[in-house]
Amino acid sequence: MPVLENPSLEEVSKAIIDAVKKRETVLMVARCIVEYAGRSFSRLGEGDRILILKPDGSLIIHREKGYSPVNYQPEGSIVNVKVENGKLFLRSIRRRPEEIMDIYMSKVYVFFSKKLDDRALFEMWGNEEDIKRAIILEPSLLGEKFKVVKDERKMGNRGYADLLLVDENGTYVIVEIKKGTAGIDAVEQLLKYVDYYQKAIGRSVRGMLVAPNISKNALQKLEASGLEYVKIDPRKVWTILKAQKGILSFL
Amino acid sequence: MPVLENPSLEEVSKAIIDAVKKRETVLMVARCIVEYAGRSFSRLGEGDRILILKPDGSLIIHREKGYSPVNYQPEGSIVNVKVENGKLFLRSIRRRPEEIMDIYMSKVYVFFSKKLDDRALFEMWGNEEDIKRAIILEPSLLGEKFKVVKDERKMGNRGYADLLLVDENGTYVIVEIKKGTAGIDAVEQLLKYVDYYQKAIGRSVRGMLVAPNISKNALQKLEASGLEYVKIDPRKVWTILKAQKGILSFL
DNA sequence: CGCTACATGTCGTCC
DNA sequence: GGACGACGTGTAGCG
Repeated sequence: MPVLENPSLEEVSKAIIDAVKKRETVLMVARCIVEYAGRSFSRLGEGDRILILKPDGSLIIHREKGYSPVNYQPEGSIVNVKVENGKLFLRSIRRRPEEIMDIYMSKVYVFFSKKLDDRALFEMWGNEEDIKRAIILEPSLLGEKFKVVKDERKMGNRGYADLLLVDENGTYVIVEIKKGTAGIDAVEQLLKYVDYYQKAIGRSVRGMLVAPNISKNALQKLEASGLEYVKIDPRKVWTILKAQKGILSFL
Repeated sequence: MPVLENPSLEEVSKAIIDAVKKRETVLMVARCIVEYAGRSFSRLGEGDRILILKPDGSLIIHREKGYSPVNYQPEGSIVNVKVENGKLFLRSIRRRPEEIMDIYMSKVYVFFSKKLDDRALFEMWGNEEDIKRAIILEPSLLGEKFKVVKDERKMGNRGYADLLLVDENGTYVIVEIKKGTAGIDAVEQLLKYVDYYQKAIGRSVRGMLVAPNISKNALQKLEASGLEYVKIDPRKVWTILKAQKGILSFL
């Protein structure tokens, strides 16, 4: 677990090669220039940044502002380093799509590398899938007596509908679920599935958009298209899931 | 520019508060547990991670794998720290949407903070906007003698078409540009604009999807909808822009 | 602030 | 590997 303060570029070069070999994660604060060429092209002038190089090849460069990195390469990229013309030159190459990122470091303030011991579980709840599970457990959430026909019904080559139900009259109901505010794209998606399925089975089908909110334009287009909107309360969803599985008990 | 190795949690607590005050960027490697509640909920068990806290409030936590952070808060979030029950407790709160992230650190391996001196320009080329600019400069890229009528034509409340052209017969052509492979959603987007504009002006309108590639299903739907696909070579685009502005000269 | 569309989107997942 | 849709998407731009 070496920490190098104001190391020489040669030292850093060796340390990076060593860390990659040992599958350690590398952390640096350095003054650098960054160029990227691939799906787009970018150039970042000289300045101080944070660099993270992970054992899986991910390379992430952060400036002092904002959530997103200014430049990056994803998992699977291959890194090379050398000292050249008085600078530490780092190149990361990604295949498919072919993309190259070059970093020219003139000064490294801090270098740190360590094998991160992290075998913990990451769990996440509250996604679209969870809403669907709650509806399957308790279809009355949607305000009628529905029966669940199918989970993830394939719509030809048009993707998958989230849920397929039957109402009390035996009419099929295609359900599209959104976990956040449903926009116009959600309405278009549902409409696409409804159109497909009506043609496929040769009968009229209901289309239902389920979301905690819907945008004004989306609601207008939805109603104009003869589709339905059902507002869902996320809290009811979590309540149902909690009761069912004991999950979320920590909340 | 203090580097703290294996500091006490009290030390780190003070150092973070100090760094926030001085608008420095904080970098840490720590053993921690992370919990998040907001649009979703997550829990990450104990393990070693990298933490970045920026002066704008961004907070980013990385594990040893992958491009994307396991947990984060964006710009504008407010951070608080204290030592409690033998752990360094850090809470970051975001307003609108209200989201909370809690970090419980049991061990800090390294702490580093610094005011990053970074006033450099970040330039990027090759986005959709650039393709549009090339077409405006040289409409023959699309294979016919078009005239550009309007850049970013508003389609009622249905968003904006990328370009509006007229062909040699005086027929309007709505152009949708994609920088990557055009999928079925791009076709739907174009179709929406064409439908709207035909109704708006009461005349038949051409719809043209411009992209370096198109998916099979998208092409099928596009042809079935009477729209057109024009394959564009990104290199020709960059050539036109380079000749025009001297931009990209570094490539 | 609401709404829309872009992004080197990334990521999972199905085919 | 291609296609499609979700994402705590983030982010810019316009009304």
